Amino acid sequence: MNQIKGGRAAKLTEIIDRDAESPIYFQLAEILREKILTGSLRPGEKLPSETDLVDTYEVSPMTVRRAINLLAAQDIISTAPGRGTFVKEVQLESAAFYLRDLHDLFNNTGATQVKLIGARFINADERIAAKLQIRLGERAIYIRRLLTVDGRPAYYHRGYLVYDPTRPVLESEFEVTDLKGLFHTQGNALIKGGDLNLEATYLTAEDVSVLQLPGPMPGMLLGHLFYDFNNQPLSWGWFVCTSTQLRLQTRIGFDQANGKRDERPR
Amino acid sequence: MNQIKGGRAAKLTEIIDRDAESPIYFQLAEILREKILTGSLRPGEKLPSETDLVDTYEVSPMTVRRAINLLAAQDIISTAPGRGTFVKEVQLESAAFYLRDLHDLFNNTGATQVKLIGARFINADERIAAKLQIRLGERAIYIRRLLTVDGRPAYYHRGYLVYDPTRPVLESEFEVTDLKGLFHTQGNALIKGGDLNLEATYLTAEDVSVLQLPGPMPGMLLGHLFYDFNNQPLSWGWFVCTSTQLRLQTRIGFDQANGKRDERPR
DNA sequence: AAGTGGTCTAGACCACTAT
DNA sequence: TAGTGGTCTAGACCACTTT
Repeated sequence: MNQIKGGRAAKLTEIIDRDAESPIYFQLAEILREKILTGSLRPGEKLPSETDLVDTYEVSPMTVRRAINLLAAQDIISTAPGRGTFVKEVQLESAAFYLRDLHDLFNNTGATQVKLIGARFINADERIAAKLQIRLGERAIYIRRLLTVDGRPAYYHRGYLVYDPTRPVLESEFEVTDLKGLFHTQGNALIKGGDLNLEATYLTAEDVSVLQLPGPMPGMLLGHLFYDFNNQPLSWGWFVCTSTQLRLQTRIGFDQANGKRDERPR
Repeated sequence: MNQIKGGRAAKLTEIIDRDAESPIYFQLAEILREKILTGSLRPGEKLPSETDLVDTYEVSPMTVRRAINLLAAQDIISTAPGRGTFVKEVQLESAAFYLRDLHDLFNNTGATQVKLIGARFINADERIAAKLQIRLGERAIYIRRLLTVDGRPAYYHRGYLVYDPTRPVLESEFEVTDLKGLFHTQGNALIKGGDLNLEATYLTAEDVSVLQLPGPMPGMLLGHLFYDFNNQPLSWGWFVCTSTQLRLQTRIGFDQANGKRDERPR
């Protein structure tokens, strides 16, 4: 199984091509990943030491370091100073569900539209005032949108916006009729960050009506609360949809498609 | 609220301490992050060039590079060859929900237990045979577990295991009565990877009964399908729970707590 | 032409671990 | 003591973008 004993060991893929487009550190990382996902290097086993790799592939220590860091960033190996580098075991808790997948789903079908259902001033009740950190009864904007895919209602979005006449940026909220605007968080640079939460829920009668569903059913709720750079709330809202519209998928472990060029996210 | 306007502009934190425990690249990254999350560097704005940073902080280019890469890995800046490095705008689609948070929830309260409800041989029906890639009618193991938190039923886990007498490892499945065993994917190194999916669902009558719920309600379903290094299915199963038991939360944007020591995941 | 980020070298010193 | 990973230097060359 291991080609070390097989004489003439050198695989073609194990040779660093210095004229290749992909950087050396990436080539080395791919070589090591290949050994791992073919089972040639099993979880728990120790990788060759960095000095070994320097000698074997005739690259500088820093380059080996980058390759190691790249695999470590992808959570498929772990380093232990003084002991060595080891292949990690697959861990269920390392799973992450990416909202990006949902976004890609949108963009792949260009037939997605955002319709403004309504927007009006409201006076903040206790719940809204608490969330937006404004005074009770203060003005806020209640905005409702419907996202349709291929003409069919798919996602219902409701939210409350802080009303601040001195800050006209949020006015552009009303003009958001494309997905890019929505997903780029209103397309402005005012937002410092936001808290998101995801949970299962009953769809309300309103949800069912707006989404044109045959009857009540369980659904997913994606809530969001955005802050500005003074850590003051800007908006609070949520998307609701049927469970078939928001089915998050991900993969853990060693995957052929895991190879990325850099430590950076996609 | 913000100490920027408080005069005495020179921050102590902006000086590289070469005797500090934290590495220089990390200190530099923290300095830049601080400028970003205080709003001193706004989304869309350009960071100082790498040569500028080299001169300003008197470190080598590779060290500046590491700091830049670290922030880029955290998705708060983006690099454009030939143009510069820029602060990113907050993007909703960059959100990720981590199962680790759920795992941590378990571990924080040590009062979590795994009870084996039942395990028996079954003959694979069409659905199971397809998922586990075995022949129709072939033997498989059906296993059910209940995870309790503080003595109260919280998560109901069902799954089918491929039965292979030559591979006794899966026998240890039956002995898994602690969470670590469950979350370390049966604690063995046989698993190459797995596909996970998360969706909202109705809880079945069985779910309601096992979880001792007052009546039917929506819930979350976390499905998993694990493969071995030959890409053959090992097990297929799912966790179900009420929506209150699985409420995934995350944060996007610039966050004080985002500072990590390395490009590697936690 | 000047500036930018991307890659790479060939060493060095350190803290830590195992023997 | 020898081996390991972690950090850092002071340059170099390249492809690319902007002026």
